[in-house]
Order: sequence, then C-alpha cells, then structure tokens
Amino acid sequence: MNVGDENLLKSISNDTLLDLTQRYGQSAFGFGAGHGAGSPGRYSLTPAADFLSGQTGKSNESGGEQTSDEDDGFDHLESRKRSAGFDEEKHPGALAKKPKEQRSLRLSINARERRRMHDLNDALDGLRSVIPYAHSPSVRKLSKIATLLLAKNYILMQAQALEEMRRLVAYLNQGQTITSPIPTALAPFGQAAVYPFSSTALATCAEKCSSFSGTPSNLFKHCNDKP
DNA sequence: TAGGCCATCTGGTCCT
DNA sequence: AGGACCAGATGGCCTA
Repeated sequence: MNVGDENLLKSISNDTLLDLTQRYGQSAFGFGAGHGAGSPGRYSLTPAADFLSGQTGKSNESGGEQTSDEDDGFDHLESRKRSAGFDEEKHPGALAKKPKEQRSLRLSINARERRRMHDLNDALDGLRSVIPYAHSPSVRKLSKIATLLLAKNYILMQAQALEEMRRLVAYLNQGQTITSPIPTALAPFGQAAVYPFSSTALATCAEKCSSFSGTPSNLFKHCNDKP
C-alpha cells in the first residue's frame, strides 16, 4: 500500500473502521506485514471455487457460462457437494428421494442460485478493487462485511473531501475566510497540507495555486486565466 | 478448540 | 410458470 492509501485509510476514523481494524488487524488494511509469507489470501480460492476453476479454468465465473448442473456430470455434482460440505445423509429426503423431474428442477435452481452468488461476489471484488486497502497476494482479502463497511466510509469521506474542495475553491475565488473546521476526512493530511497558507495572508491566487500544484484536478485552472 | 468467514443447498416468497 | 431474491442450515477451512 502506498502512503496515500495509508493516509486515506487512517482518515477513516470512526467506530466502523476501528471495529474493522480490531477484527482484522492493521495487516488487513496493509499497514502491517500481513499474515506472513506462508499465508496468502485465504479466501482467494475456496474448495468449491477450486472445483469450479477446474471446470472452467476460472475461479469465479459468472453470467452466461455453463455452470448449471444439468450440464454437469453426476460425479461432478457429487464432488461439488462434498467440497461444499453438503451431506445428503444430513438432508434426508433431499434430492435422492425426489422424482427425477423434481430433482432436475432442484438442480437447475441450485445452479441459478450459485450463479447469482458468484455475480454478487464478482461485484464485491469490483468494490474491493476501488476502495483503498492493500491489494496484495500476501494480504488477506477483505471480508464481505468489511468491504461494505469500508466502502461506505470511503464514500462518506470522499463526499466530505469534495465539499471541502468546493469551499476552498470558493475561498480562492472570493477571498473569503474559511471559518469551518477542517473535515475529519482531511485531518490526516494536516491543516498545513490543506491550507498551506494563512487564511489572513495576502497571497496571490497564483501563489495559492502553486501551493496546490499536486492537485490532480482542474479546480485551480482558473488561476491561470486572465480576469 | 472456538470463532469467523465462506460456499452451497434448500424452501419460501415476491415479481414479471 | 419461471426467475430473482432471501434467510436458515450445514459443514469446510483458517486463525488465534
């Protein structure tokens, strides 16, 4: 994880992140050394996914590909049940005792449900890929609940940062004094980093803008425009 | 060994 | 009727 990501995560200072940190440790967010070299992402391939990957060549296929059990051999179904922990002895009267038609229907429904859950997991993977945490094989993947909670906080933080940037632009344009406190979302960057000049200083717009030379947006483009 | 997380199966409910 | 969605149950894997 780069320093920027670390700062972003550190900025999510609320109960949720605290809870996540406590539950997963800093290594889950890339602050630490992970779970050791011998323990790469534990959820990257479940037994069931292993089986499916053997079937399709991908660990988490979804949408459109053939995964329905009507197309699987019976041995494959049994293997998948075993790998998923399914034990028909503990589900008396389940598939085995049902008529062939009902069994076929049940298998179809199961396959659909499996695809649906795979799609859901794909979406969660997509979410993980855009929120700031360590994307490394040596770091455990965020759990589902952690992903959702972190994403929620990340969105809230981004909204706060955007609002602060708007206020800053208004300040630069009108020379107004910013009286509102620095949002906690930006706190880790430090007040000096956000406002690298005194609010009472008579810095020119260009000087102010030069202080934000690293800003990756066009927010300060106006400074180069002639009045 | 307990607890957390997960995938899967299953039956029910709702929607088109 | 068929599909989507949901929640409960179950058991495997992993870590502390």
